[in-house]
Amino acid sequence: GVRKQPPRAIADELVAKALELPAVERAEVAGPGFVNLWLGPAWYGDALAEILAAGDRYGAGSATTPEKIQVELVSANPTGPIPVSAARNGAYGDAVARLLAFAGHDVEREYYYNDAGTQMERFRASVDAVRRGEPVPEEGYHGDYIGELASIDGDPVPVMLRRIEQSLERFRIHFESWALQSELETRFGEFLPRLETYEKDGAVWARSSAYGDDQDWVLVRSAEKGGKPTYRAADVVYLVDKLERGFDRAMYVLGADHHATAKWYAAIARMLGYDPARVEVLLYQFVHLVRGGEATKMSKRSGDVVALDELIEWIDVDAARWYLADRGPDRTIELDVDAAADRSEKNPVHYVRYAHARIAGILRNAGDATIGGRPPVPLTREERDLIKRLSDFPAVAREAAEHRAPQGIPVYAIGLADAYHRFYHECRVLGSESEAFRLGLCRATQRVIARCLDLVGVEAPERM
RNA sequence: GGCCCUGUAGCUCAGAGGACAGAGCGGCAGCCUUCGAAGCUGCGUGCGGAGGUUCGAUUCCUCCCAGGGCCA
Repeated sequence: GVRKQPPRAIADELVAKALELPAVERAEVAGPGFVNLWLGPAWYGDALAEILAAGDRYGAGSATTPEKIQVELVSANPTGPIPVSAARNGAYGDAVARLLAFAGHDVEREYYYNDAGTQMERFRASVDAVRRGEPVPEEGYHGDYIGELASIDGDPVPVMLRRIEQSLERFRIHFESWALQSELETRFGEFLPRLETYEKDGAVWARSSAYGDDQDWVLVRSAEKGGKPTYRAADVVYLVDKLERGFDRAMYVLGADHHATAKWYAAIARMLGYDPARVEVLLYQFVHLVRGGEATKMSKRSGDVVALDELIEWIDVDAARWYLADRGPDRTIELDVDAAADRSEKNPVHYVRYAHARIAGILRNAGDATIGGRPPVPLTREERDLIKRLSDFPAVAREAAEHRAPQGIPVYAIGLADAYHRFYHECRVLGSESEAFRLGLCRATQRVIARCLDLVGVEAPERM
């Protein structure tokens, strides 16, 4: 509510109220109306006990209205190995999916294969050419993988799809389902009457500009151009398919080159009578790999590929997931491959993982000692800082999910690891008077670090 | 020409209207007879520029400059 009183007056009132709480030792008004609270051992003890009681569900379930959400991600054309740009799509989209699931939503991941259209014809033609011993057409695909596919009998597309799935599983992204453009577009005829269209130059256009888009788009090409539906026709079918399959929300994870697509999806949702708020497009900027101070090329067409599989060889899966998720999606990533490949303490992902392993070591040494107990009086500064940091986690996880901004998790995890290492340095755990309390602090920290790492697809090691 | 993204410390980046703007790396100086030193401690005249909204702007709005991208 709004109270038209000076901030300091309200702050004074809050201080008086706060002092009545048993957890509050001291309260003061500062500056223009900030209330500073000094919390006593009781507060810290209760806070830690709550965290421990929550177990690995600590911070979960922040969603006020849980939804059934589909996250469509990666969806790179199956004309070759997954390139690094799609790896960012995966790392970002999967982290968002994990955050949403952790928040309490029912999340499914889907991969949409553009397995129809010109690029796929060129892909098949390239493989066929190699099989016949002929040169690959100028417009075709030239990577080494084309030769490998040529040595396998049958349609190369299913083989390519399987390889992509394997790469993504290695990258710890698991898809519940796959959608094929070739199947969706056969149903376009049913949807055509439901759309507002017109003919121009022999082509069928969607009047998307009347529904908030910046322009109209061709749905079916003119007879001279083959008369076939465009991929935007398949978009229409696919959008309806998603919404009719029972998802409250359909999320598309798309590269920045598709920024016009957000308005297009919203427009066709409106045109078909759906709430456009159910369709959400998450855009991310590109990835520039830097190695030895030089940019690395990423052209899939030329075969000069930096594929996901290669990236994982250079830097491991943990570092790749971390570096592709720890920057805001709106920011272009300048990924220094040499720095990311560094497995020493200089690398923040290993710094955080080390904190987890260090705690695991202590807990191993603790044997079956009691974990969790009354807080010492007074607590050390490091103990208080660590508990405050742990208390931040639910809000951090909730905000990261709400803003579709997974980068908040790595940032927080570094701060938490930091607080733990300081605690470790200052406070002896095993054999100390407050051993049980401090072991509880270790256990809680270990769980939260493990959760943070899991949310961005990084493994938490017991040993390093 | 229209549209999208970005500009914060030497470098890579957090910061989603509130106090003195934070972290990692690099650099310098220290700390291991004790639970994992892949660790800890100390050292920092930085929000591209100009207006505006606000009690208050790195944050929101406008324009300009610079970089990246999409479309035509």
